[in-house]
Formats: sequence, structure tokens, C-alpha cells
Amino acid sequence: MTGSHTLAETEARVENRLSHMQLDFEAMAVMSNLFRAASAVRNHFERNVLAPSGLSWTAFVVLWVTWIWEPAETREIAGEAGISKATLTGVLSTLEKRGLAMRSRSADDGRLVLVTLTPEGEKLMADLFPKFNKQEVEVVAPIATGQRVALADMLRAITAKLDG
Amino acid sequence: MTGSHTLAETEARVENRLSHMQLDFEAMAVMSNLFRAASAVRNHFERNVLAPSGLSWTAFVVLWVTWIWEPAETREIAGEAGISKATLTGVLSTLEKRGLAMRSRSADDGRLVLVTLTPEGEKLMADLFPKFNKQEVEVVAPIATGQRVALADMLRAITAKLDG
DNA sequence: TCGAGATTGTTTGGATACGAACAATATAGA
DNA sequence: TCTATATTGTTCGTATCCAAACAATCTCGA
Repeated sequence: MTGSHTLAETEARVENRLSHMQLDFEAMAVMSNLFRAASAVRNHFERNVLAPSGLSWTAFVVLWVTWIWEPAETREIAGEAGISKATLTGVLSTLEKRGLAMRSRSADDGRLVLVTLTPEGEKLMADLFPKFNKQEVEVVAPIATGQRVALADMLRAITAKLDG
Repeated sequence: MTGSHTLAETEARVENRLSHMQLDFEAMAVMSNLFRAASAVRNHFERNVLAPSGLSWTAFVVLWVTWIWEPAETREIAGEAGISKATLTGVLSTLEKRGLAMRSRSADDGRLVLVTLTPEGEKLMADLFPKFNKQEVEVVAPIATGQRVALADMLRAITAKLDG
């Protein structure tokens, strides 16, 4: 998934190739491993949990956010899902075409579009999310029980700094 | 960036909405924050570091891997960058069109394509990467100095489990 | 009431993203 | 030498993905 090189191999090569450059290698390692982990986990979920349902990662996240906040405003969904509103327009059209989500105009504010799940969408999420969570447990398994909260906190701190 | 809701707000809502479902909320929080952090950091880098050079995130990662492993085989780059070989074909074409990277056939193995940076590509990376690393330092700043290695290690452990 | 400015979702154009099918090349065994 | 099998990068079709431009709608002050 991450290529033919070991992680240690890659980091050693980076250190060697850039050692003359006055860089913070510790910060580099944190960021590098953040993206590797996110990418590996995402690929894992796409192939093992989402693919059987024909859902892309983003489509699933959009369904999930809608599930939690229903009825959800599109600006809300885009923010929570970390995608642009332009992207959301396309994803929502796909989800509507598949009969999993529905758009409706807000009565209060004619500019807003509200999104809800169809019964079929509800059923899919009720079936899919427990499977998803089972895999989350698997993925987190290598982290010592006592450290998972600390890991979540550190990641939250990074997000908070940038979103603040 | 992450939407109009606070992280705490969202997690509370999730807990409330799904509390009847027998889920591992700790694992969920770790995964959720992993993707939030990765997404927030990526957006931050795209807008503040990469956009001025007209580079996409993936284009930058491909340049970076090439920079480190030059001459790099495409399968190697795709693996390290976490993208499919089909995607890499397109990105490499873009980079060639912009005069930042070059393809060449391997003499040893006619199937392989080797990638190197052009002088212009070299110059761009030599200029860009220190700026990139400066932002990496900023992003990691909220993490206590003594915990950064632990954070990198935990992320590495997650990746290792999935790539193993 | 009315009009300038802000906000929202969509469209547009171009780049990224993947799986599957493909042609070219290499490798192994008979 | 020959041939079945494997590997590699590209092509194809379709779905994201984003910034910028856009039309519709709201807000707020004069």
C-alpha cells in the first residue's frame, strides 16, 4: 500500500538526502505518518467496507454526516465532510440518483438546501456503520488501550489549531 | 474548515444519536480525528504553501518522492504517494507539461519508466520544501515536545498493521 | 421600500482519482 | 526455443475535487 520501501527505509533515505538542509525532521515525521496513516486507513475502508455497497469514501462521509445531523444543510455537510460545496453538489446528485439521499428547499431560507436520507439510505447506514465501526476497532488495535484517548486528543489539537 | 459545529459538539451529537448501537466510541473518535486532522492539514498546506506554485497536493507528493528516490520507478512513486498507477500516469503528464519532471525508459527493463526532476523541478523543490517544513513545525506546535515521537509512532503502527 | 452587499447552491473547466481492460515486456519451465 | 504466466505503464470510462463565476435569495440600512 505504502510502496515497496519500508517506513524506516524511507525515513532513513529522507534523513540522508536532506540532512544538510536545516529541517525539523521530527515535525516532518509526524506529518508524514499522519498522511500515510490516513491514506492507508481510507484505502482499507474503501476496499473492505465500502466497495461492496458501491460507495466512495466521500459518499459515505456525506451519508454519515447527513445521518447524524438530519435534516442537514449543505454548507454544514460540506464543512463536516471536509469537501468544497462544489464537490458536494456532485456527490449529492450521485446519492440522489442512487436513491440514498434527498434534497429539499428550506421553507425559512430560500437559498438553503436541506438534505435527508431516504428510507433506503437509512437502512444502508444502519447496516453499514456497525461494520465500519468493527473495522475501526481493528485499525486502532495496535494502539495500547491507555493511549487511544491521548492519540485522539493530539489529533484534535492539530485540527483545532488550523480551524480556529 | 471543519464546519460550523465544534468538534466537541459533533462528538456529543454522535454519541447521542448512536448511543443505542453498541459501538466502540473510542475507536470511532480516534479514526474521526485522524481524518479531520489529515484533511485540515492538507487543506492548510494546499492553500498556504502549494497554491502559490500552482501545485496540487498530489503533484507535490509525487515531486517529493521523486526528489528523494530519483531516479524513481513509477510503481515506487505510486506506492509511496498512496495513489494508483492510473492516477500517477495523469499526474506525471501534468508535471511533464509544466516542465518539472521527466519520464525515461529503463535500459534494464523495457517495462519500467524512470522519473527524474528537471532542473526547474529541482529548483522548485529546493525552494518549496523548507517552506513546507516550516509549516509542518507550526502544525505540530500544539503537541508537547515530548509527545511528538509517540504520536508519530502510533500513526506508524496503524499504517504498519494495514500495509503489513 | 428599495437597493447595495452578503450568503448559498449550482455550473464550468480543468485536474485528480480509481478499477478494469489493454499492449508491451520480462520470466519461468518444458 | 517456445510458451504460459506475471509485471508494468497506459488508456478508457466514470466519479470526485476545487476555484471562480454565476444566479437566486436574504439582510440591513437609508
